Amino acid sequence: MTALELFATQGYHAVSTSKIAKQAGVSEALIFRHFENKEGLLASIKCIAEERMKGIMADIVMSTDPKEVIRKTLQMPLQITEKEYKVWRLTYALKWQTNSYDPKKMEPIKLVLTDAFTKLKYEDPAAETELVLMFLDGAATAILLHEPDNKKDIIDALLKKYDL
Amino acid sequence: MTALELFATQGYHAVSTSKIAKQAGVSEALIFRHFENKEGLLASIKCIAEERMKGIMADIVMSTDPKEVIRKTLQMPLQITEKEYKVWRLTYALKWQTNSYDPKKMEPIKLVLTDAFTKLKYEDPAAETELVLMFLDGAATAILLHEPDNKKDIIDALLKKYDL
Amino acid sequence: MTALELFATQGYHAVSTSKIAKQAGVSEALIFRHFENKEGLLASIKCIAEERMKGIMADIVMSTDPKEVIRKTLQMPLQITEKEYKVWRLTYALKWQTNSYDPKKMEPIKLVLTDAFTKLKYEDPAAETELVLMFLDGAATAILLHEPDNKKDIIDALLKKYDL
Amino acid sequence: MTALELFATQGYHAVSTSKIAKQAGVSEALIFRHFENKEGLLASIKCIAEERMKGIMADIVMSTDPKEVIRKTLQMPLQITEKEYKVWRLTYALKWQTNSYDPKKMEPIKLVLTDAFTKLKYEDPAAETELVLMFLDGAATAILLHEPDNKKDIIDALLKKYDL
DNA sequence: TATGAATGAGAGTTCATTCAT
DNA sequence: CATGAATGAACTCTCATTCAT
Repeated sequence: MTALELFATQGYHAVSTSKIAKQAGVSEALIFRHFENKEGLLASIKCIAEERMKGIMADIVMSTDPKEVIRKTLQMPLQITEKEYKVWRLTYALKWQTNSYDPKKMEPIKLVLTDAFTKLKYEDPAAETELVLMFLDGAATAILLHEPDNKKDIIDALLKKYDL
Repeated sequence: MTALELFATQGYHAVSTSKIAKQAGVSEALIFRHFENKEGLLASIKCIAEERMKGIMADIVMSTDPKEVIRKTLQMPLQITEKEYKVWRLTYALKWQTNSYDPKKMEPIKLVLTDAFTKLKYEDPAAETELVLMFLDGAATAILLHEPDNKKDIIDALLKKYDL
Repeated sequence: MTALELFATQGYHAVSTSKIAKQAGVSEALIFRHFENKEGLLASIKCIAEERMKGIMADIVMSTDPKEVIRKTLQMPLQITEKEYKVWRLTYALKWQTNSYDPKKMEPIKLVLTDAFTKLKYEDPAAETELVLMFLDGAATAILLHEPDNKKDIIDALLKKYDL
Repeated sequence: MTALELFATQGYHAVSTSKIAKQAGVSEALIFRHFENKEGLLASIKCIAEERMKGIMADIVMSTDPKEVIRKTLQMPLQITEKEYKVWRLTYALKWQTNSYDPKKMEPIKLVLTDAFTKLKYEDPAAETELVLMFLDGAATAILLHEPDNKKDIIDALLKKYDL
């Protein structure tokens, strides 16, 4: 959907329904027929984003080898392909507006990461998990905001820190 | 300023000048007398935020001991006191709106960090710098968005990773 | 259009879009949907006025007999019927505002008048043309501004001066 | 006064008090101290214009020779010097706005002109007077709006028509 | 006397939303 | 099912005016 792109790059409140309609080549009325509200449209987009998120997280949670769990987690930012770029950008941008941030969504990964660090006998698994999650956020931010050309090198440097 | 708080928590486009005026207890016209534009108001707020940032960064850049440089950098997020919370939150939130993100602002820290890692004979100082900066972003995000109670523990865990 | 009347009698800047909307019995928003701008509304009205003017001028320009050209020109002010009063008033009023006066519009009449006076062997056809045009302006002003009851007598007195 | 110039060229409603103050190099408040109102300022300017008008008209009304009366009247537009240009432009422009047109002001000239034409045994002195007045308006309009370079020639052509 | 700071009312314009077709 | 026409409410911004100093 075109709305995703516009919301992602300009922000929910900065994009009017008429802009969306014009860019999508449909009538403004159609948007309201489909989504009831401008908020409804956003909700529908959020849904898509969450679905993608769940898919990626499932793959991590299902892993049995602790090292693989950590590696897969740290490599998450590399999965932001051109195609999915906008979904992610929106997801991250929205965290700072409409204070619609829900920390519960990361809970499964937190659990499985702490478990992994415990198995690997890290001194403070909880702190270590927090650390990884923070890095994840930072890496995603970097990639979404200034798209560096050496993503892979940086992630690799980190993987080395965890003997992966 | 009241506008700072509102822009920081709700976003530039979501906050109307009349809301700001009402909350600040002044007339809407006064805002335009002082700042010309809504954009002017934002610019003026950005200015304040930048000034504060420069102050913090100066302390790091002036340090001579490489280890101190790294330590001070990693401890930056802990400096987000209640008082400065809003400035930080705005700075971070704005990165995602009005695509007014200027990566040049971090350049001085980047330079001094790479220098530090080079002096400490790290294998890939550039990547290591990127890593620290990403973590910084992640930590700041975590603190600003979900204010964890174990900030200090997490940072300490990281400091240990750099033998600090 | 209601706007024409208001602009004509009070002036472009003195009439607010809300006044126009109220008087026309439509929502203010509709005006902006139709004309983009307040200026757009004015432009659109100007267009109508110009079209009507062209019609009147065409009749003069098409005449072949030099005497008829002059007579028809001098009689133009008598054509300001109740119906067309507003268009004329706007046209004249606008000349003094928004300095949007374009002298090129009278060029065709100027040409055809000078030609007529040349054919009739007047000493200084150019000056004579200017004279007629000036009188035209004066007559129109008089009629539009203080609607005298003896329009016809005055014009007739003038026609006599040109042996018509 | 600066206000005169601005009102004359842009129109009363198009010029804000702040513009006037800025251009005049004084505070906006001073204008209201001196003139009470924006309308008061306009009234005060109108006063000046009327005074000038009276001066010129007095010269005509005082003339005893009928031919001189007519000649002086027709030559009025030539008296619009650069210095007085703005006063006149405003006077004429205002006729079309704020419908503040007062036909009584021309009454003295009308009287004296009709008298002159009667003395000169014109067939319809009233119509002839009206004619001269209309031409006057037209000539003034031409001079004020598109400042032609052959003003004098045109007036001279007209004077010839009245054997002057 | 002159000004800077302040403002309520209103200007032009955009927005999300509705509804008849 | 899709749209064009319509609108009330809200938004950014300007205006004429006041008042303490």
